[in-house]
Amino acid sequence: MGRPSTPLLSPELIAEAALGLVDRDGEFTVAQVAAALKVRPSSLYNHVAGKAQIVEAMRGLIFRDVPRVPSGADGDWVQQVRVLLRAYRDAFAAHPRLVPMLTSQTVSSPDVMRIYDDLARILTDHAIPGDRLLDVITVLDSFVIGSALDAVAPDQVWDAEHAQDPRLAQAIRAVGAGTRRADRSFELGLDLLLAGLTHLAD
Amino acid sequence: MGRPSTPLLSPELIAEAALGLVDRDGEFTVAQVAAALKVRPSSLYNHVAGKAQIVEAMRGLIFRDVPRVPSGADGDWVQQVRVLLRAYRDAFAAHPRLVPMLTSQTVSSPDVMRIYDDLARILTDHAIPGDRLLDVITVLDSFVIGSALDAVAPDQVWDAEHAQDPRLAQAIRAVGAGTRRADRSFELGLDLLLAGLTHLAD
DNA sequence: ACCTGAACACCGTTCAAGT
DNA sequence: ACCTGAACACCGTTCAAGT
Repeated sequence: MGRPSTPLLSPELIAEAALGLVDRDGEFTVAQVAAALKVRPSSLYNHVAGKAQIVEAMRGLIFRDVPRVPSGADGDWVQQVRVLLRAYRDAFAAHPRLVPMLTSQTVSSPDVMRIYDDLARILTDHAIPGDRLLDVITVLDSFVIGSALDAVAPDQVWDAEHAQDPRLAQAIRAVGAGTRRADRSFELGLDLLLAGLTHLAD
Repeated sequence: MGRPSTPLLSPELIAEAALGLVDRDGEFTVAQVAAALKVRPSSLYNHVAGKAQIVEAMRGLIFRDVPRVPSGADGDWVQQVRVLLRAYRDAFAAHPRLVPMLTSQTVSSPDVMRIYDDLARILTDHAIPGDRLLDVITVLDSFVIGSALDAVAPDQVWDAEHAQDPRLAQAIRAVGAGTRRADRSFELGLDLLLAGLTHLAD
């Protein structure tokens, strides 16, 4: 065949096709991505260096549309942090099956750094001493990522059968469906952490 | 050859061999585990159903030695929760490269349930209303798992070069080495969450 | 510059054969 | 019951050939 007059592929197209597969199947192979794009597997290597780079491109994709928080944003700083962390977490939640794939590698994607930049600005401008800044960001980041992972598990995170404590078994049975339960826990954790932060800021 | 008079393998031996590889390389293949045990790959399938089950056996391994918190334990309930969560987190931290492998599947391992059982007992006995129990456990669990993942990244979690905000770049450069930084953040998050919980318990 | 086809080394898993 | 060897379908990746 030889090369087409206009390229059939691009890193973005490849990432989008892979993300479609992950959303549907929870996994992807290079061959599946190629098939989805009506192309041979080896063609992808003209645009990405390998499978790991496709995962990184997916990371960029899901954080691309997380809105920035402008310097003169509405609300007090606690509310600004809350809005930012919700948006960060929603980006994960929109593609739950992708989340486990994003946990193995270090974050250096510019799309993620943008989020930390905004968070750092709000925190230092309003409350948090500089020598605590990165610790606070790490705490918030850990909680968001942990919550995103938690949201992956479908309806029953834990198996009531295996709980010895009857009150735990009862609580597991009583809990609502997956997404709403995860949302509720996320908001509770946010409340606890932000309340603590205002204390730290005094 | 045929079968040996006494079995060469067991699920525990297989999990231990695999854990050794994960600790050293960050990954493992069935063939590598077999080689470490001086056995052919197909032999493993007499003891475990597949690779996923080896991962589950490793989960059991690292949580096996997390101590229970007895009913009449020392200290107030906040201190008891603190000790329990530290032990839970240390179990992850002892095998950081394993952590990403444990995030893809639902938790139903009895070894993990034991930890939740103790947590549930302490929380309900002392403070937390039953209808909030599972949300609180989920928040704490999310934070511990997120923190464990954070600890995997070697020295620099984030790349100072990509930070736009100069104060964030500064904070990234100023931060200490990997493990101590992760420890400090974990303790800070624990403080924030537990302070919030005492408030919730009132 | 970019798609292709063939080839490579490796992967997890199955199963009949052997003791 | 349990180890083996051969076989299977599939995996990610490389690279010379073609336009």
